[in-house]
Amino acid sequence: MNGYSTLVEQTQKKILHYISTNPDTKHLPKENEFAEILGVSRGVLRESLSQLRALGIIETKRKKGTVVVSPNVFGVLKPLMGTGLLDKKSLKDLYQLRLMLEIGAADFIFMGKNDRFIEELDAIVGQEADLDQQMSLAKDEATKIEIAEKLKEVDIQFHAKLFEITGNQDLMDFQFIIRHLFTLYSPRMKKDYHDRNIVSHIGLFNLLRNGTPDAFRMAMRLHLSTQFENMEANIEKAGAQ
Amino acid sequence: MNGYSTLVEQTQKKILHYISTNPDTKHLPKENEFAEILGVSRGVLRESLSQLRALGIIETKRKKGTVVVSPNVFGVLKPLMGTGLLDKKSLKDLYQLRLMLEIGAADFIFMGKNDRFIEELDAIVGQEADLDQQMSLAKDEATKIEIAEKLKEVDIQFHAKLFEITGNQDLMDFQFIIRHLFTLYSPRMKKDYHDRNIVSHIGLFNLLRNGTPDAFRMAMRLHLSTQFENMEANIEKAGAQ
DNA sequence: TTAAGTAATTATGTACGATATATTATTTTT
DNA sequence: AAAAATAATATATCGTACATAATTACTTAA
Repeated sequence: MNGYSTLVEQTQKKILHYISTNPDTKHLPKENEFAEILGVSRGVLRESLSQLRALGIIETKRKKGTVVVSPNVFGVLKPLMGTGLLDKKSLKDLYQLRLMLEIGAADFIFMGKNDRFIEELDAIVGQEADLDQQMSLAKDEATKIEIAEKLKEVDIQFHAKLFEITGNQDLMDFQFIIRHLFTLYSPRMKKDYHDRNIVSHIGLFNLLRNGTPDAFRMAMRLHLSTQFENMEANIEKAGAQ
Repeated sequence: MNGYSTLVEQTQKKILHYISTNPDTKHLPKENEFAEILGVSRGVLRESLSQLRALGIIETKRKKGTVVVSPNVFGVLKPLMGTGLLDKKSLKDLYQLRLMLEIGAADFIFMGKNDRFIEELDAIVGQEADLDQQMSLAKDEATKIEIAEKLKEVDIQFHAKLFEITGNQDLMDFQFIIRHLFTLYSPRMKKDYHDRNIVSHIGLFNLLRNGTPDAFRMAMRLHLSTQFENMEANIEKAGAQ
């Protein structure tokens, strides 16, 4: 049993080691030099760099290889979007992850909230109220569907804003990706859309303004209850799309 | 202006497309053929494959390129462990993510719980009780530290088991990775270790057996309260290690 | 005939060299 | 001095050749 891993993998580790032992240097050596330094061919080096690039650890332009310190954790999912490669189990896991984060984020939403965010949320909630009213006045089915679409969009905005308030980049990335994987946030195109949720966005909003993290967390759990119940169905739908 | 992505990226997409349009075939064509099919050189193809390999989407052995359907979302973090590449912000985000998941997982822990898991948790909690007793009897500082180490290990086991109960693979992967990034779970090596947590593991365990998800979630939040408070300090520590 | 051992085949792994292209630096032209 | 043309440089891409390990085919011995 020889060297366990392939040369490319070894080289990848060497590169990471090189980076961590040269914390001051932003730019890696040029490929030819670097290949010689590491004692591998340029092809192998390029494959290694390619992997690190795929992981978002480095970025390389035509004239320099830059070291990016903050790779985004959920970058893996990006290339997978729309390929249908994720099986039912993976989709389910991701869907669950979203629900967990949505509920678990409560404390951090409170930590990050400020007047600006409150205003922005207020605007979103207001927009939703307007749409609700329009919906109640809508006559034909076509406009109802149209408004329902907008409502769905506003719904997404609301939850995205909450994640934004936490200031957690990973969380925002995840939300962005997951939004594309699932049509996200259960369909409300039915007429009884307005009483689907036990707790409304307005309720959440008011709790965020005047309530406690605990109360907010509990309310969020109730708000999402339909999505807990319809989890299987929603995943089925995502797989089909 | 063409499709301003590099050939490797384009090829990567082509490969993904190839996979998703040939859902039956497990194996990709051999490199030479595949390169010709996609109209690129073998080098470019290999770089593309290399990236997909890094993302955990495919695995290739000496004689065949296998398509792996379930890449693990948190695979990105694995190569980063121990390189010190993650900056403060990233570490903080990850740490927060863990706390969110720990709290948000409550419902799914209840969904997944069964007699076997309860037994296993019981064993862990029992082990902890033993160690607690040993600790109270310990005379010299050395053995105290030794026991504290074991207690920390048991603590990790307890929370890992909870994640395991959910059956969510991503969650387990995340827990595994994060454990290495942070020494995880605040230091208990002080004498007052036993009253650090407002809610003990035994309390959580009993709630899991006889309580409700809501109660459990709330208890978990309290259990983790010290880690919410010491977040900054813990991150500092992880960055240093 | 079966089992063990060996050779041939095959696909990936690795290396080197050459050309293309885009970016930066330099020089030339007005 | 500003704009345009040109040279230099580093990455991007390609092609070929060889090495290595795994599979298969084949041979040989009991």
